[in-house]
Amino acid sequence: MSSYLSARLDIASTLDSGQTFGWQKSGEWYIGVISGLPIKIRKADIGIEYECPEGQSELASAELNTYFRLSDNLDEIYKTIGRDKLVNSAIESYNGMRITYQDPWECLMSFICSSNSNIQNIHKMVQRLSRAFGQKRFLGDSELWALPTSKELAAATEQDLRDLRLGFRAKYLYSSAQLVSSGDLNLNDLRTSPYEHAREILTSLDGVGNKIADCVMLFSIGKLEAFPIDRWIKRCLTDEYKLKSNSSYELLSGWARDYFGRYAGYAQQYMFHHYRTSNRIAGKKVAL
DNA sequence: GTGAGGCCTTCAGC
DNA sequence: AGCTGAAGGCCTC
Repeated sequence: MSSYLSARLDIASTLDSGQTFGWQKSGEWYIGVISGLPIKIRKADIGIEYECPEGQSELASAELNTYFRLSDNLDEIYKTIGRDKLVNSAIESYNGMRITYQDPWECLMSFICSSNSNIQNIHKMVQRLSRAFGQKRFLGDSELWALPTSKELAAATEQDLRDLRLGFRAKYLYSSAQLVSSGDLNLNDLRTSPYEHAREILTSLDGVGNKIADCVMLFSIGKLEAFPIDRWIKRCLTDEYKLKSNSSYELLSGWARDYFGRYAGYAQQYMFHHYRTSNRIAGKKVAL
């Protein structure tokens, strides 16, 4: 049975812009698991259409509202970050793209996998992890797997993770799974910590540097000022904003927070998706 | 503090 | 077919 949610949400750009790696596409539907609840969504005339297990419609609606941060005021955000032609053009192209509010462990797991990889491959790694250690769910005639919890993944050995073709990331994911599942690190607590403190905790994890920490903080901890800088964003900052290419991560992200303000993370996501998509379409090959 | 090299695996391009 | 380079980085030296 279908339900509808009136919301300003561009599902495609939100879920295809490298924030999440657990959703599966089936035709125009996106299928995933939020807080253990299997759910599928697609674009509707006004807002979105969704399906979920019977009797869970209201719960699903609340979960979607949280996951896609639908309470964020996009007009205010656009006004704040819309400092120049580049960002405004990205906003125009992807109006309705949201920053997600994922489960912090799922987000950390995904971005540990992202290291020196590409979006397509990250999806596959997360999918293999889910099938091997996550719980199977059903929704209508589709079956899907939730991402493994830290406890579920803690049962895996480092070799298990290597066998899932995670490569050098296996060691990092293994140690984080142990730390989080044991309760020695409570990622959810970071949601009430200041940005700087959360950054220190996250970068203390093996295999987590500034970039991955910023991704986790932006996409799951609720730090909208986090401004992850990967090779694309760095190219954008040096080519379009004329910042020096030998600038440190610290300097570049500090500049971005000053320039874009407290919603710098939104600016980053629009820039990233826009810059990457337009370069891909143009077929440009650029070495950083 | 800063920089070069190596790393697992996959995939596109030649 | 086999090779090369790159992919939303990070660690070691």
